[in-house]
Amino acid sequence: MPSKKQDTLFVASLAKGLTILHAFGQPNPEMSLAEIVRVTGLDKSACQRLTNTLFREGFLLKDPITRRFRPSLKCLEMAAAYAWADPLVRLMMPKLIDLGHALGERVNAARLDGPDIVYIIRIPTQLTSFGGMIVGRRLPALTTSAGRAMISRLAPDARREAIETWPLAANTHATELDRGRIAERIEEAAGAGFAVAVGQNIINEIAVAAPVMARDGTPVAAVQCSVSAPKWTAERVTAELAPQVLDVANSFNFG
Amino acid sequence: MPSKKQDTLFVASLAKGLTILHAFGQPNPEMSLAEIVRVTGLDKSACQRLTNTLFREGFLLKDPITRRFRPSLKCLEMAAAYAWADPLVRLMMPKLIDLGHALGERVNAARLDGPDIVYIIRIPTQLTSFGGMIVGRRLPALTTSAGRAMISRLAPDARREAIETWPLAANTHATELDRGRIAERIEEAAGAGFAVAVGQNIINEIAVAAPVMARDGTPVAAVQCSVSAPKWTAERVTAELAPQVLDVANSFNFG
DNA sequence: TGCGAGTTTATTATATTATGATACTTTGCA
DNA sequence: TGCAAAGTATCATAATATAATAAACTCGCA
Repeated sequence: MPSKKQDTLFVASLAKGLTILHAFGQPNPEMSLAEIVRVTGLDKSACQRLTNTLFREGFLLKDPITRRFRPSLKCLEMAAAYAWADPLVRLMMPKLIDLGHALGERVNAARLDGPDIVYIIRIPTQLTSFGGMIVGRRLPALTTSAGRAMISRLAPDARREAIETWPLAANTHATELDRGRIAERIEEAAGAGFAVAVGQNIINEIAVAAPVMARDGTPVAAVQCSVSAPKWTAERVTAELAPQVLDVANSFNFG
Repeated sequence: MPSKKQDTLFVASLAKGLTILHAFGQPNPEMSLAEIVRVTGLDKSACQRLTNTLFREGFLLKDPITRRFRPSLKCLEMAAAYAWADPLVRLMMPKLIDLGHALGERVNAARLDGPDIVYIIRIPTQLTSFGGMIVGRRLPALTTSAGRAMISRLAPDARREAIETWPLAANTHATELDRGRIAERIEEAAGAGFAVAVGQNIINEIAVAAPVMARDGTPVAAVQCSVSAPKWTAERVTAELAPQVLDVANSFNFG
């Protein structure tokens, strides 16, 4: 985010303030003023003013002793705002709850947003890791079953571009970072209708995902199910879980 | 939010932009420019510029044909940022999942934020209404079991002030709007250690909630369980559900 | 206990930036 | 077809945010 195009309809202060808000998250759940300056690359004085404004407006909390900031409940409220506005959340939620109970395993829904996926629904089980319970989590699409399931249904050129240019990040020692290999996996998914990924984001996790298609042939979301490796194998997942995940994904007609 | 105090450390544009973002939600999941002007009371040109900025930064989506705006996945991401930063979410999540499975009913956790509560965890069941599944939902504390459970543990003067001044809003024909009556309910909760509310926010809903206390004696959250009225009665809820909810709430030591 | 690096707060003059009135264009409805 | 309402664009003006500087803290370590 270097210098923004000079446009009279663009309010730079707002953009910077949002940059600060958006800097909070996975690697930086809470930050001091100095850290915010480092992470965002913004001017120190600007951070001071913007941070103060975010605090006064109740979007950031400030620990009175450590002086560190963290997102407030007002930020969490934006999740509710999103949920009310996205018709897919409403549509998918009941069936995913059913699926979660039927399978007894963690079930999720994700949407594609640029080169990554964002989880919009999560039905956890007792054995879910904390990161696996969080709605709004963003992961690179190429290294997730949900992402691959959706990419496999993109138009050929869009698919190629995704495979060749979208970012990769290793979350696990087993994360596949070879684009050729990923291309194969996506081909498999295109053929089978669902994607299976082993240990890409959480160790010992096996995930199956199937795309939810809009009437115009675009993938709009994915239904995904995660299980643990010692208990399951990729083969059993393919044989037992994939059909049910596929069924649910296909049951939505959206558009 | 009329004219803000003239402070050199306050960036008005950012505050206005946040006002716009925050205007989205339950009654207005998506809005046109004109609606935003109406709802926020901001100047039309300002809305135009700020909205454009929010759009360009990816916090708002714009339907190309209806020209209406709605919150994007980037907004949902802020919810994830909150979850990473709030230690209570991490602490409570596993036990609430267990409790939800054990009871077979919908279980929630809420925090107090000013005069209302915000749900931070929701474990739904098949029969949950959509509003009952949404994390980040905000409701007036006085008309919820979770709110009453927490208020019942406030210091006497804070409790009195809450009962007398915090806002009330009818969500149901049965919502109690009489502050005297609410004071009684909170007294009961103070004695029993948990609060039971019938049909306050959803028709035919019975809710039990118990406060989670910090070591310093402050209520920091509430564990809550909702069930449906024809299937349950307030008496059975008190006898069968309340003890388990209380147990879980008491099992957290925080602070 | 006291020194000093590293942070957080406070203060200013300056010009960049947001402002809001106005006019123009499109849309949707009768 | 035409009108009203909504969205888009433009622009001079002054208010507003800027970033440099200085003051007041913290906290670790000797």
